[in-house]
Amino acid sequence: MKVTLPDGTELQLEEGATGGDAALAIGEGLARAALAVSVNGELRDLARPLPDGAQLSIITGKSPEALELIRHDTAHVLAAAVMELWPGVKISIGPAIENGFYYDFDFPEDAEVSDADFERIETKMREHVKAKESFTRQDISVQEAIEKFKTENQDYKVELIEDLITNEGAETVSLYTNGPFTDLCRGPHATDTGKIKAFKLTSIAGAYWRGDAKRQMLTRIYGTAFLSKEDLAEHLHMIEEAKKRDHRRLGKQLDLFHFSEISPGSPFWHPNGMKIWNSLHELWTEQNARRGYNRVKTPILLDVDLWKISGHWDKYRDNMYFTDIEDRPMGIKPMNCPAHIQIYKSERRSYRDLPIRYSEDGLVHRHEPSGTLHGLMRVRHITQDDAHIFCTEEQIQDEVIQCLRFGFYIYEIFGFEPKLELSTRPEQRVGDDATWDRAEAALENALQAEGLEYELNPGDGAFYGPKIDLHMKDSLGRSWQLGTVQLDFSMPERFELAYTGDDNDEHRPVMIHRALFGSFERFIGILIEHYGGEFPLWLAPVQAKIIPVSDLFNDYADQVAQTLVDAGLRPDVDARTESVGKKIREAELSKAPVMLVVGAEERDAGTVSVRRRHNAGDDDAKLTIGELVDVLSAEVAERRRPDAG
RNA sequence: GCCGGGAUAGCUCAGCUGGUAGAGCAACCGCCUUGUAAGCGGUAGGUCAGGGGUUCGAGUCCCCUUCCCGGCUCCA
Repeated sequence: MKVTLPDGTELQLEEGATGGDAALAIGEGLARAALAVSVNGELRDLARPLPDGAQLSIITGKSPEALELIRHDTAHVLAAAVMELWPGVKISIGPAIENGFYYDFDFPEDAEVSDADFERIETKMREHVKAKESFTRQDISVQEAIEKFKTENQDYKVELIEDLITNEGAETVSLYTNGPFTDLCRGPHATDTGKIKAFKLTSIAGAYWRGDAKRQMLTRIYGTAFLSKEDLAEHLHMIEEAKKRDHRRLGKQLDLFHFSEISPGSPFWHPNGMKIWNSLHELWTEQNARRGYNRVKTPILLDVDLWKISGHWDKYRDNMYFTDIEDRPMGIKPMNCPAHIQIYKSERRSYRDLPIRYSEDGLVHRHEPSGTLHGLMRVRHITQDDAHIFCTEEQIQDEVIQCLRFGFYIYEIFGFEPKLELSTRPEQRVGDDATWDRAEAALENALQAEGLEYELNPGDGAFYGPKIDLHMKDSLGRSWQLGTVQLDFSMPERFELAYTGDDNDEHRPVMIHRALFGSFERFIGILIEHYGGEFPLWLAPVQAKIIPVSDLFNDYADQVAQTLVDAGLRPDVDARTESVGKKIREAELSKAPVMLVVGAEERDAGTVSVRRRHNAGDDDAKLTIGELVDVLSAEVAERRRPDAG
């Protein structure tokens, strides 16, 4: 038989030859380094016989697939160790994931497992790795497999196999054995556990079986594995570095905001944080005005009757706060839409008025479950850069496209490259299926018209309509939704919105809900991590730290500061009786983008000595105060990115 | 909300198997008048998250509550 290698050469092999045989035929070194083999683009074990005429490539440690393979191997070794340490433990699934792997276990009732057990689990795992136990594959009938796992009391495995039968019509399944441990597994695996060169258990957490909150909570153990100890060390170091960018840590360090038990999930914004907020708010005001949005402001407390009409009472009540005002039940708004609808409804509308675009930096409150709160990323007190567009059905696509372009304009300022998701109808929803069909198609059309790549996220839409979401990752790789464009045929129906068409008949408008930052809170959280606290000049809370070399020059420093303030800039004078070295150090630690050193020389010449963040002082530019104002003002005005020089 | 882990001075953290709390930085007071990443000396600062229990004795052990951290579910 013959197989073809990646470079196009053909390799002649004996009938029934395996991937391992092929690797050996190419070279002994390759055979030693081989972990698995790619057959017609599908990863397989080295030990499996090759089909004639296959496109073959040998997977080694250098291949991009190698890490995934090794991590999956390590997950099996973890399961093997856990089963030895806790007899009677039930196993479920253990895949490789980005940056590592996990395995989910159902421990016996009385077992208390925590990260304190990692050491002994790892020790056990190391024994298996050292023993270089081979992974052997066995294909058996589904009946046999069910029988086997039933006798072993492995209910989760039985359920998995039963699902394979119903969903895929499976007749056989594969089992993999490493040492004492046999698992239901598609594979592939490396030849033996000795290929795992470095691993570490990283955390332990609860995880629902099948991701279903109504089902059993399992214990998930996370770990990571690499092909060398150096790679592992580097990975761990990178995580440490990423933690330094955590917005919760930087928020404290840079004195931007704090959280308190007094009001969980609600930031207290400090003066420094508020300066970032205000700069962002200015961008919001400016661009919304420029793009045909009219700013409005609506109440936070609204009669419960309104929430009954909108559907929030039925579908969103658990996330809302309620109160009684003089025996009248009121709800605190979790969204601004019903309030904006009141403005639309305050007078008769004509087709000539549409589209009507209202924007509001709307403060909403949502009862987010306690376990989900996460710094600024997930709060209960949310300030959305909200907008609602009322338009005709014909205007939908154009309006959605305008929203997306607006979003990309904003994200470009920060150098963000968001991931797009199209979320479709959820189980909990209002509106009939035909309406949902139209709404989903409209969004899809807009995305395709703009040639944008997106991921489909079925069932994740809002209860009133499908949506396009813009996602960004935080410093530790967690993805957060920022912007959103949501289509809504339902609210207009429920509130009986109307406009008079050119036919003099009443028509129903369509609503588009959109936010681009998403919320000021989350957006600033992402910004802090994105910049690692080193904000570009236009966002920096303190733009220029003025450092008099001794307190003899405090007056001149104040004079410089006043000139900058008059020009709309944000300086701060460090007038303490401290050494220049100390003041520079602290200015650097505060991540101020500009430091201005002033002494006798500068005072006499009417200049400042300009040090940029991270730049040693030797090549400081000497600028007159006027020049300084021009330079800084220009940089702020164009919202220059730090990487733009 | 669920599973696991945490909470010690303003901040970052130490405090072994129970014997009554400590460092650095910050703050305050002096001296130094300082030229590009920490000048020197001193002083003060804690209901060890809150509540209950075990014990002669609890920061340390047990229980409850709150909040935080890591995940899961859910979400901007």
